[in-house]
Amino acid sequence: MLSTTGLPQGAVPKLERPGPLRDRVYEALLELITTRALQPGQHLVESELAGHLGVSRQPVREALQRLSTEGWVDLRPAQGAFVHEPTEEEADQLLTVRTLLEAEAARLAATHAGTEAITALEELCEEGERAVAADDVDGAVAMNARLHAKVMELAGNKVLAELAAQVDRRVRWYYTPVARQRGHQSWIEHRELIAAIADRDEQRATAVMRAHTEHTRKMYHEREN
Amino acid sequence: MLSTTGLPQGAVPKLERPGPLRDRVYEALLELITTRALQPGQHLVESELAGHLGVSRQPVREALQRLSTEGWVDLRPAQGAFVHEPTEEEADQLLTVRTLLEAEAARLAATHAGTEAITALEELCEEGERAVAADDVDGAVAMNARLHAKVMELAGNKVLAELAAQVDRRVRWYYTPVARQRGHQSWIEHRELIAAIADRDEQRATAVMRAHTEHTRKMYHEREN
DNA sequence: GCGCCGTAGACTGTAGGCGAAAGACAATTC
DNA sequence: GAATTGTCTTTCGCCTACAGTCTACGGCGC
Repeated sequence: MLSTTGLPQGAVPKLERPGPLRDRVYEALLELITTRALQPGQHLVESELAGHLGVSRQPVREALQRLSTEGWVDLRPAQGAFVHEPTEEEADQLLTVRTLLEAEAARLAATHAGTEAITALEELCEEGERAVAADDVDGAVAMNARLHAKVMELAGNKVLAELAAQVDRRVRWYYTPVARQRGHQSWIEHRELIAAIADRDEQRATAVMRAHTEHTRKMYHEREN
Repeated sequence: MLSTTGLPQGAVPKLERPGPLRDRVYEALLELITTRALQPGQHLVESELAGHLGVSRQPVREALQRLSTEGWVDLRPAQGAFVHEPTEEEADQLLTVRTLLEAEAARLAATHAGTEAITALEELCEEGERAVAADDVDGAVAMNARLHAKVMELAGNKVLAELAAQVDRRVRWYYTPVARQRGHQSWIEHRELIAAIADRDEQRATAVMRAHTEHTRKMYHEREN
């Protein structure tokens, strides 16, 4: 399986090909939805979006189709696509599921993690703490996402990872105002989590992660009062 | 909100409307895949399917799109759709996730279930046992699915239910040869589960359901030897 | 004989168009 | 004046057509 060209394997930029149009439309729409440029309940007219993005209706339709199966838009027959309107109940259920998935990921990570993986986690944690100390909210949020993603990767379960990724994005969409406020305490909990994983302590890793994600739910409900 | 026509409210058959074509194509293809009429790895040519189903390529494309996001087919760019080939690793991961989701459903069901719900569960269980006693394998499998669906319904978490439904169908696809053999023991475990739910015992319900789904995994691995 | 290149076929990706259903609004009737 | 009905516009669902890309095979040079 060796290349005969002598070129290093990864160095070739792969001849940047702008993948299928539908995927780019999908990402564009997802961006517009998560940033609230398209508001919940809004009617998404295919021809309008197509014109706005400079493509035909077909790729737009396929992107909407996918967004529908992932729960971002509701596709009412013969009426079109509407940005999904999250309810309190659904948000709560989503958090329940996220807690479940993340806790399992922590447990699996505790069973599989090697030493080099743990140092990687600690580096991510440090970087996140630096961002918090520097009041870099966006950076802290980004590092938080990367840390959780790393834990999920260590769990080594792709099915779990895929589900968690979807649930996570939707949770972040619902809770954007909240998530940005949880700065300091969050990273203390991250430290505990890493320690538990390093100790190969499944029980504790699960418990810590469960408590960690449940805190987000509490924050949300407190905000309502 | 009374009708002035004098027609009985529910008796009108609602004018059977054959929903969107893409949905029917989706279900047709899903049926073909789960029944192995379309084998794993097989190249699905859009025009072929379209001609075979008597529709144009468009609904077929949209159905394939959806099947792709749900993990039934792989969509390689500029090459088309291929029926997903399940690997040992993936099957195992899928089972892990299913165990997780079902166990959580059992826990939630134990916290919410009312008395009438429990009698409903027991009726389903009885019917399943009758099917087993009568060597009605298809009937037993169907009742098994309905029982699990009922537990999921009692959990009252729609997000969880949707994820579990998807995972479940794929598990059933991977394990069809196995699932059909687990007849008798399975229903004993169901009885235990219902008892735990009736006692509002979250811990026990979770543990029983976990053991129950894990048995399927064991059966699978034993089969390989 | 072996390997490379070019060409042809097949299939996907995208665009545009037509018929039909749903909602809005105005005209009409009681 | 209120309800109903007819019409009209908007938008979707599906089909057809065309362009781009990948694969396979046969010819050509070494």
